[in-house]
Amino acid sequence: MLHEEVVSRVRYMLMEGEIPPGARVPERDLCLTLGISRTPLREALKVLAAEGYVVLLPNRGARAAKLTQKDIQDLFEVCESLEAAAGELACLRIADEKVDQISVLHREMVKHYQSRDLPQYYRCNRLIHQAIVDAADNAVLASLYESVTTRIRRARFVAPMPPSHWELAVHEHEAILNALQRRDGTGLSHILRRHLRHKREAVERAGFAESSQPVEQQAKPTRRAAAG
Amino acid sequence: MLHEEVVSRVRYMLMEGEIPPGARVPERDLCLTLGISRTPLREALKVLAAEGYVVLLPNRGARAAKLTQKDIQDLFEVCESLEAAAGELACLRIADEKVDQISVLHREMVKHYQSRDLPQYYRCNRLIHQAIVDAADNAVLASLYESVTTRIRRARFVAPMPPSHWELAVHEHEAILNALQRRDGTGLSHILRRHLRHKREAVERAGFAESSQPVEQQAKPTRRAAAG
DNA sequence: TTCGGAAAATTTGAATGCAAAAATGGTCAA
DNA sequence: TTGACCATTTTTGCATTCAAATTTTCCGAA
Repeated sequence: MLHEEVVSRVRYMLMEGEIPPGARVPERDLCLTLGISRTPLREALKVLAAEGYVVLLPNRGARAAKLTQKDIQDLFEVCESLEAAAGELACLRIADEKVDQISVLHREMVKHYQSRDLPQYYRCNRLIHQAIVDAADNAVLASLYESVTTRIRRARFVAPMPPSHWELAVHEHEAILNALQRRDGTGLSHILRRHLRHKREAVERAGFAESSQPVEQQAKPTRRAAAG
Repeated sequence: MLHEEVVSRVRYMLMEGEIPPGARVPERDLCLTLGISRTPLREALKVLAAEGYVVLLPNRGARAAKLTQKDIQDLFEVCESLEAAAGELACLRIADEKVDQISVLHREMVKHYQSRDLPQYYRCNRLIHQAIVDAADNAVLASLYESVTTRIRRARFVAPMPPSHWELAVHEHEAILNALQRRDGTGLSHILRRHLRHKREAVERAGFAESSQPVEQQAKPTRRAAAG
């Protein structure tokens, strides 16, 4: 019970950048912070290593995994295939009520777009994509999708969405909903692919801008200047 | 170092059915068998749980995950998408030498088919599919593919391959190699999908035959052999 | 000063110990 | 005979402990 909690909390810390990519994950400090002993923390770190959030160096502890541009590219490529697959399967299996629910979410999202409420827009956006994946009714797919999108989200670029891209995204979502209503699996998968590719292009533009100031916090020679 | 070793060994035991699906994984016994203490074993079990090989019940230990027919279906569906994606990406990125290597593997595989050497045929088969995934040059994709195929392999049905299916598989592999040589990503992904769907149908037929004798061995002590 | 090396301190990996929860077994009553 | 209840045993989850490896610090020599 505790161990699951620890995995969630540390994963969250990694996601939020509280532990920056490349930084060491000091067992002792985290134990104090979380108020637990090393055993459950170490178990959690092993799990997070299996999930790809940290890398374990033998006898040298854990480091928060770094997300290179290539890593992000890889994640997006896989995410694209997973979403496309979800779209196809969803069209085979989704119930009318579920489509209606997504339709409601869609209209809500458009409203947030019109009022330029980005956080709420993102919320609906995620719920829609998640609903499509859920409608695919495939636990493995859902699990991998969760893992991949979470890792992508970790590379959170706070770049504002360009208006033209936002408008395009909304248009694509119209097409997504339409294909879903028509149960056009092939069409839906194509739209989802294009949609994600556009998002990826936007993220990559933001990412390149961001990468000018690397957050290297790993092997810095911290010379304590006679502090005691 | 020890912990990695333990993960591998226990995963192997689960793969091989030494610990049958649904059976309890007794910490103490495994510690004695492996000659280690509970700490590294427990860490390994957490990792295997994250990988989907075991399920952890709070205060009730670990059980080897059961593979239902639905689980296998889910795994095959995802595997299909991953292979298709790998095929598309591989055609974009693969070097000529790599294609030649796969071509060599292919011819070797055909020879094993002609001499009806099933184990060697399977070996080449796997190497070819693995080579295509590697050629996609996507670490995330490779990792997920590894995970999914390993889990599928766990549901090993020792059913002999029907000659007609075997012949079809070889023909499909001709087409796979051909598409790869032509760098026809779309074509390759379609062939890979069809190829895997055929395999899945074969496995499902074998699976249904097998499922007549349920392998429920969960609340029983794991008595091996004594096959006289 | 700067470099090299050895001792001290910190940190990691694994074993053991301890309290709590669950499984087991046995007794008694209906 | 069956079923319920309680004590015993086993197992699990986490904390603590111990040895080994690594990092840091200190000191002397070039």
